[in-house]
Amino acid sequence: MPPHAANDNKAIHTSAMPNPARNSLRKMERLHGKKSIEALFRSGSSYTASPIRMLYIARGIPDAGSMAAAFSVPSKTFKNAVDRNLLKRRMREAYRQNKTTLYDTVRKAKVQCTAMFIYIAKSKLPYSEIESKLLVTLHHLQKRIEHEESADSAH
RNA sequence: AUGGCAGGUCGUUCUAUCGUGCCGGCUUUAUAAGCCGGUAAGGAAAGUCCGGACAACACAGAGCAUCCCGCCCCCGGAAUACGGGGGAUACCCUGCGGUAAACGCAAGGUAAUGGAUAGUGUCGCAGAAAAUAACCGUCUGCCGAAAGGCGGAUAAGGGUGAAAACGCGAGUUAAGAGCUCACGUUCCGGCAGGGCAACCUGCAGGAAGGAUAAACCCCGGGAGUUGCAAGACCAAAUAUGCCGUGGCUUGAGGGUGGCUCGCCCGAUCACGGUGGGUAGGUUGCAUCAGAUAAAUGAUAGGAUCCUAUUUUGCAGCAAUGCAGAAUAGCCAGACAGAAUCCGGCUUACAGACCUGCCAUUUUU
RNA sequence: GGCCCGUUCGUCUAGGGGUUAGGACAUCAGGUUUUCAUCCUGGAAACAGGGGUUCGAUUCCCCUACGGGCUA
Repeated sequence: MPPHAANDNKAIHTSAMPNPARNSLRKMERLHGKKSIEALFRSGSSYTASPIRMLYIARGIPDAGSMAAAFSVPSKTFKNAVDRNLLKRRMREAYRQNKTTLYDTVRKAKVQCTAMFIYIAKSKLPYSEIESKLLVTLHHLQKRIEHEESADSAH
């Protein structure tokens, strides 16, 4: 019996925000559906940190905040499906390991946030480099959400 | 033993921590969360080159067109696909036979291997001529003193070409020629024999015909069309709207995606103008994978394999080989990720192992 | 995912068994002009890769690579 399993039952869950104590990345935390992704491409803001470009939309909602993310690698630069899968898995893992603080701010600000991470480099990079650059984009997103929240509260 | 070629088989693994999809069970506030258990990508999952299952249209019918295939037998297979084994035929190469040539025999290799006497087309350049052959040459008639000119016959020789009108010898002849004959070659139909068959052998007779069908074509065989984005269900929306012209059971139009017929539905019609709405999900989708912006992973450490370097021991004059250890090698380091499923083909591939053949070296 | 089509000078294209692989724009050289542009003359420059059929392949057949289209 692992020791961490004992305190899990006490945590409060919402449907959109699973247990934040665990660094899991469930199916419902992933962005899916043609409409929402098309909306992201049409009217999303973008931020680029060398190998990763982030598209995001943050919209305030009255209920508790929600977060959904998607990961993409263009097939034009990586012809083989194996390479695309590898890079998507690395990005997803980096997001999974470092999402906790972002989730806290989202829940506090009560925004519905969707984000997509696109790998734009031409060569395969190791996990550590992808993780550090993905962290930069996450910090940016976090700052933007906090800024919107303070602007809303000032009103 | 080493190297090369061909074919075949295989194509990592363990531990810890944190995680993912699906299925089952339990608990709670029960399509959610947590826990437990099970399960989870290849030999090509790839290319989409074939075939089948399955689905819709008549449980898919006829004709034309179009497309594909093409030696025989046996085994596997749903199969006229494909694979394996054996054989037939043609060609290539080596050796032997043949004075030489055509050709025959033996070993090996290759073949999308029905038909070129059913017809049509094409065969550039060169060459006289590329399929009703006369440039030089040979023989010969007439004219002429001669040089030569105008004719005729002739496919033996020359040169050109990828290919030149069956091969070779003899006879005949003015000169020659399958014109005739011997030995051969190929083809045609007939008879006899052998073989399950493709086909082979023999006999007598006839013929001598260039190549090309992955040119049109003819013969034989096969294919109905479209494809899981098929199709089914739920939800949402609903306008068969309005105006003009034509049509309305004596059949417009559609199903029907090459055309005609047939079959089915049958006024939900056609053309022009005008003007709105919807387009989300489930299933199809599993028999020990069943995802859907698409799960099967990340990090850390180890083992084994391989490569390189260093080093120790043994063998050897040496080159070097064998055995062991250490270190290093952008993640076991190659090709590569299920998408309805199955069978075949093709292509990509680090390394290991097995089988066969060839070459070299050493020992007996 | 499925079904199709294409690849020819630097670019856009013609050619569908025997060609000196043609044309336009671009480019280079020369001429015209005081100079530049225009114009004239000339040159260089290509059949995606591999195999097969054929005497001969850019063309016909097969495989591979790359590019593009249609399909709810």
